[in-house]
Amino acid sequence: MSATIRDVARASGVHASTVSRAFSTPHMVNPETRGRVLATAEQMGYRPNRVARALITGRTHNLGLIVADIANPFFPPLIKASESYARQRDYHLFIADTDEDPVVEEDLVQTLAKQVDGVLLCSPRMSNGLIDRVRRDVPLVVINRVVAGLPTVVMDVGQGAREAIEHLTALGHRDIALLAGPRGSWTNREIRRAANAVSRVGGVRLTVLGPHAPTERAGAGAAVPIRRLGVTAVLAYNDLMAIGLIDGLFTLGVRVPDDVSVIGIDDIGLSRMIRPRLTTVATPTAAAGRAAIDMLLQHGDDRHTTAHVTLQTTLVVRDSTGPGPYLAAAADASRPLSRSARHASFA
Amino acid sequence: MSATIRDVARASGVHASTVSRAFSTPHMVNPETRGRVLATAEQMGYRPNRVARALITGRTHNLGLIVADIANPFFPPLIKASESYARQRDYHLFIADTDEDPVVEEDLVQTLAKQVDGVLLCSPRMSNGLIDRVRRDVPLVVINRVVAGLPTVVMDVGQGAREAIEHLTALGHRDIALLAGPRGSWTNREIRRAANAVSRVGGVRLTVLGPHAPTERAGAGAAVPIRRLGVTAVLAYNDLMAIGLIDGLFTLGVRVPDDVSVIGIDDIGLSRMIRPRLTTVATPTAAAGRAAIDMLLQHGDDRHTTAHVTLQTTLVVRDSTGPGPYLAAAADASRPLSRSARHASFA
DNA sequence: AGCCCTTAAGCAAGCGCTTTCCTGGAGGAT
DNA sequence: ATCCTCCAGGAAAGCGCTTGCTTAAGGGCT
Repeated sequence: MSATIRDVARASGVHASTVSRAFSTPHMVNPETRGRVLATAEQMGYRPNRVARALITGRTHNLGLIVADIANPFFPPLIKASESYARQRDYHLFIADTDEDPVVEEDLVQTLAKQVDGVLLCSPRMSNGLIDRVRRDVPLVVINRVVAGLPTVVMDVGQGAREAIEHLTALGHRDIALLAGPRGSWTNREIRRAANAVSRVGGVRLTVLGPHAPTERAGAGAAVPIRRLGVTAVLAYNDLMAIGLIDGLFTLGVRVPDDVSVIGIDDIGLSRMIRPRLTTVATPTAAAGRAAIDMLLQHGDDRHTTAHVTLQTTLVVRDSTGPGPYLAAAADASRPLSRSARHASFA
Repeated sequence: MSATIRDVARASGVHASTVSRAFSTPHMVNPETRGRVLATAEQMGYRPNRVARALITGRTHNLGLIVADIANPFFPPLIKASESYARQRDYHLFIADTDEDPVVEEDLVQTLAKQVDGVLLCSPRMSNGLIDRVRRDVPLVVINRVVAGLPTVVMDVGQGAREAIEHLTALGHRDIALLAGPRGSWTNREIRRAANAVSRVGGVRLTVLGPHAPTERAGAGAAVPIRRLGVTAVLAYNDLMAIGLIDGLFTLGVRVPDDVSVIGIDDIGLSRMIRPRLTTVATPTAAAGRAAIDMLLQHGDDRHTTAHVTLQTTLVVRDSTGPGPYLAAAADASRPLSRSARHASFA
């Protein structure tokens, strides 16, 4: 098997504890000795065993990242950013997928608890009560949901939804549908609340459809109800649903943005690639992952700091939104000409 | 802190070793005693510490999964399937992203080595020599590349490429371009070899363009050369490039499949969602992940079994391929009518 | 010269668990 | 009754490392 600290100690004529210190507290060992130890270690291919180290220090230098669905395109950028950021700090990342199941979620936290220094919980579906129980076993940071007494990082989708509705009204839309996401999603509540508020102010009639699974299929399935509603614009819970909806509408002969405008949320990579390119609210998922890791690493075991980070979102206007029936009434409608020009290229 | 095996022992009036056996070798302890121990353990919220267990047994019940780029849509389904499959077997998964950097790759394997029971290497960019060195530190399974003396699981993209070209010739295409992927990719070589072979037989003039980065942008950038070449069909290294190419062609006023047919490889989720829906070679990534985990778990430390698994690929015909100029000459062209009907819906 | 302080390194305990070895006692065979 | 066997469970070592305590050696000071 591979070399242990004792092998290195023997080979370099010192005690094991000196080898240990040469690695973990270098200033406590004479530079000359340290050089010798490190050299023989290097030459023997010795690397400290992180498992043994974890057992005695209680710090594993591992983190857990629990998401609802790895294959949902919303998550990979977050995972990627978190992993790379963690690794820069000499932490490794466990990844786990709950398939939206709160039971799996809890069990995962429990079994991971002792082998990580903290867990990032993304859009958890657990009840607050459960979260309160598992947080005793391991430091937690929650992404995409606000949980009292727990450090959280959220993206201001409320702001994004507001901007989206305002963009729509500026284009002259007055009948708008909100394609709601899954029940129990914090994000969903935020979007709904914000959209409602801004609609009331702007004289918009907002119809909420849902709840729906956050999938392309659910979006496509909503095409018929949307057409029946007769709205001229739709804000979807996420890009996947928006894309599904556009596709469903296309099948029904309803054209986007000519007949109906559609806005998504998240700005997944896909949204730039489809035609029409999707107007959407960009959420800074990579930054969220990094922020969460920072919080985990800073506060560590301290179970009582409850920092809250809110990240800004931005509306990205592309080609899935266009002028609505009340455009004349709206003085500040943005770029109606370039928009219709672009859309002409579809004919 | 949380309960240890000794706490449970004390509380249930037995020795620590009995508690240990109650969990890890239940048949060695009297059913009655075991029941009592398990009950108090449950009630104290005790869970065996996997780190401590790993230290003494040498098995961590963790696996590593190293991929080139988590955000590349090819990988998430593989990651998801691997994770869920591993977890069913009581294994946790470390995930890591190399950003296509072989140096990162090696370091990752080394630092992970002692805290996992094996590593899945996806499309590694390391040299064979390096792989041979790191395999001494930890059991390895390679996905998407054949490495002598190492267990591997690959997908038969050669077969897929062959079918793709045959599909194209059946549709009456004789001038075809191959949009090559990155240099050093095993998959790329396989595709190229197969496409060349079948072209020679079928009387097709095949032009290879590349190498390219496996990205949408690279695909879009190839639109101009493709048009200049005057080919009527293109096989791309992967779906991302195919989608980029379609987009680039669209911008140039070249229509798919009317003017040029395009086939991708991988069948990422995206390919079903774009218009035209992409004809592509589906690669069974989820199955590949599961197969790799099986191999890792079966062979374990055994450094000398070198099973090779080859998974079948299948051509999925959608809407990005259509009849070519020599269609009349091809007796067996598939579904030319339904195809043109479908494509009519784009007008 | 004697003292104290600092620095460097050795010693040994122990993190939470598994596992080998050993002991005690129950049961069966002779 | 004696011996052997078998089973359940205790005792203790130890996985590879860190760390508090201790010792030894050197150096500066009075």
